[in-house]
Amino acid sequence: MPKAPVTSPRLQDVAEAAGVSIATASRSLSGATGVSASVAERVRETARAMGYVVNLHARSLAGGPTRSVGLLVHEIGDPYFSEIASGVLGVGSREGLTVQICHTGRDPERELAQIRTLVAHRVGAIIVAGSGMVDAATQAPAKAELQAFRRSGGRVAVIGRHHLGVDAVLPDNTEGARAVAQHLLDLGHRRIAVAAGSRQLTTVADRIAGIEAAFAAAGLDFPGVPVVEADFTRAGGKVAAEEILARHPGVTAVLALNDDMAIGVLSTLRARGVSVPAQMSVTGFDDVAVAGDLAPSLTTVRLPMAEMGEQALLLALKEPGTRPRRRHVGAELVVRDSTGRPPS
Amino acid sequence: MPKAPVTSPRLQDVAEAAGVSIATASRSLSGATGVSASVAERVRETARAMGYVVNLHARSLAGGPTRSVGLLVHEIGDPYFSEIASGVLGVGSREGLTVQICHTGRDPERELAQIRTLVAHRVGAIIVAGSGMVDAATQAPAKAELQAFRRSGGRVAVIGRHHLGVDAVLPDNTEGARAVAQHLLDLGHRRIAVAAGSRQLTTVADRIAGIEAAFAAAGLDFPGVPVVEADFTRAGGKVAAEEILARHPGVTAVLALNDDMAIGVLSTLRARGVSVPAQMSVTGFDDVAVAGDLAPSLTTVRLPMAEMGEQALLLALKEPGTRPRRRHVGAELVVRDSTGRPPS
DNA sequence: GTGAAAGCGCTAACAC
DNA sequence: GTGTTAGCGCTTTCAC
Repeated sequence: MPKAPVTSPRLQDVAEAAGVSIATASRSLSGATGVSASVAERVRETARAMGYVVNLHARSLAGGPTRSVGLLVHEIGDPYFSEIASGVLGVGSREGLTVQICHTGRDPERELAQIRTLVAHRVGAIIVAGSGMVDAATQAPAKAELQAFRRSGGRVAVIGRHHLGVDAVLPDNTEGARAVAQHLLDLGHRRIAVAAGSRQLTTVADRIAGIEAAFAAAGLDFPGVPVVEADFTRAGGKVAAEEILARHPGVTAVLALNDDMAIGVLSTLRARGVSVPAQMSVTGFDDVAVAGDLAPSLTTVRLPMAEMGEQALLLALKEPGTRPRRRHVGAELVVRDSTGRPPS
Repeated sequence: MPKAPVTSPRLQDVAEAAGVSIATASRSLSGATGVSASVAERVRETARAMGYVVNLHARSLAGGPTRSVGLLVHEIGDPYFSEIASGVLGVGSREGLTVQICHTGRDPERELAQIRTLVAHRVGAIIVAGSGMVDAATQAPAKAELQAFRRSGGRVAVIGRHHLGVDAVLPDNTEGARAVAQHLLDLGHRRIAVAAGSRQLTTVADRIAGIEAAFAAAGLDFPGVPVVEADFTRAGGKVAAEEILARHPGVTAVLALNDDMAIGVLSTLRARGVSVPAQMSVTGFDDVAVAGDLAPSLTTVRLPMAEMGEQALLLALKEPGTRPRRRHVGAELVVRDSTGRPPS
């Protein structure tokens, strides 16, 4: 049997089968007015029977609305981002939008390339979920690209502090870090070390600023506090913990700047036989889903990641305002079992 | 959502600016042969200077290659799926493909709707990462839709056992479950309970089959083993643990059918003051990233999720064969601290 | 209420 | 090696 060239039915096929013009078919299927109810229903029924599915490329080219958005994350395997993505996908699903997710791997060049790809896809909106950089120059090309995108009608929203000049969802990193640092100080800790990601990340910089504020409020000196920089990941947490143990033996509490690092810290401490919180207190940041299920369960700062994702998409979907909008979301201290009084 | 961009430069604008025809411009930009190097370079430079970005909708409509794939997951916030997604995005990024991720929420209707959306987007391939259903009828509409998609040139690959008749990446759930069950039996456990997700999921059914095999090999009776069904999530694990504690007091080991449930089980046991593994052993399945960082660290079965995602996309990208291909991936027992001998 | 026709931006024959 | 042109499938005026 000769293989007939099989292609999916087009709008014109549906129109012919239903005995109407292609224009009427289009109106019927998109729910536009100006078609009699009976004709519209007949067309829809025909389309269903033929297994017709609109070609979104054609629709978009012809000037129809764009039904897709792009989401930039550093790494989707990281729970922080997968929870944000979950929020974005949830709203997207409700709104009938598909979400294209891209990895940037915290690499500005990769980020730029991914933005270009999303622009090429003519997505309606781009959401940048990864942290911004302290040095505005690093992301300058990305900024230029995003601004061109906005000029041509695209929407942009970011999560976290960026120099991008666009709508933003801003978690209160400084206040959260201040609260968790104060919690440790209140418990009596004075020899605290910080396990940090790159200070180039605004997230890291803001959290460190919060810790400084807590020290200042307590009338304590911050400059002496060791801040160990490593990858902002579990592996980085392990590295940082090793270094803290080796080079700062008097430390009684490790303040990790995200949960992933805290998990790495806990892992290293367990391996080294340091009991938490009896000998060492540990705190995280973000409150990823497993934080409460670790043992000891992790004292951390809760950020509503899924909600942040939702808010970012909602912000991007709104009519653009004249000035960038900001949605602040709270950071709440969650005290669990990984913190206690310092050993006496 | 905004209408299609109004002001971005088109290929024709670039062509005019570079003083060539639109065809030459197209060839230059897509790296095709048949253009002199000097002209091609001039065109590319002009395009760059103008901030030209190809419109993929137009390219795709005109018959160009499709540069996007769809990925269906139950829930991206679930580490099992986010690790698979990470693998898919990694390959996608290497191949210059964008990945559209959709939530199905384990709901067949939602899954069907998402497949239709992906088809409408004319993605080049669809990857189904969620577990299949034991009852083939449940996914019959999805199957029909996917087959129509394939008939019109689309590629499809699934992860896990489905009745979809397409290329598949198959983790060895049965062998993995057999191994972990045997591990518990070897330790001397005889009163074992299973914390399972819905038996409608092939993943669950296959894992239970593996447990049965281990019991049979040991000459033990399986039918008496309590199999508690609950959501295939952390919350479901908590529910299952409560029920096991209340209704099967003699149990010395809980075999959870995924890590998420195992984490819930551990959490409930901790809350109830049952020490693990002294009083109760617990096992999981999947080996999500945190499994080794829990306390006690979780004995589980490792599935290479990221690799499964990579394989699935690679499979989908290949020229379609005449018959469905299968890539088997191993499941490896990982013994950690959550299992031990039963209390004597 | 319905249809005819002009594009949307691009690729790929097919000329030259 | 370069240009001309015919669509790809759809939405949307503009007639009727």
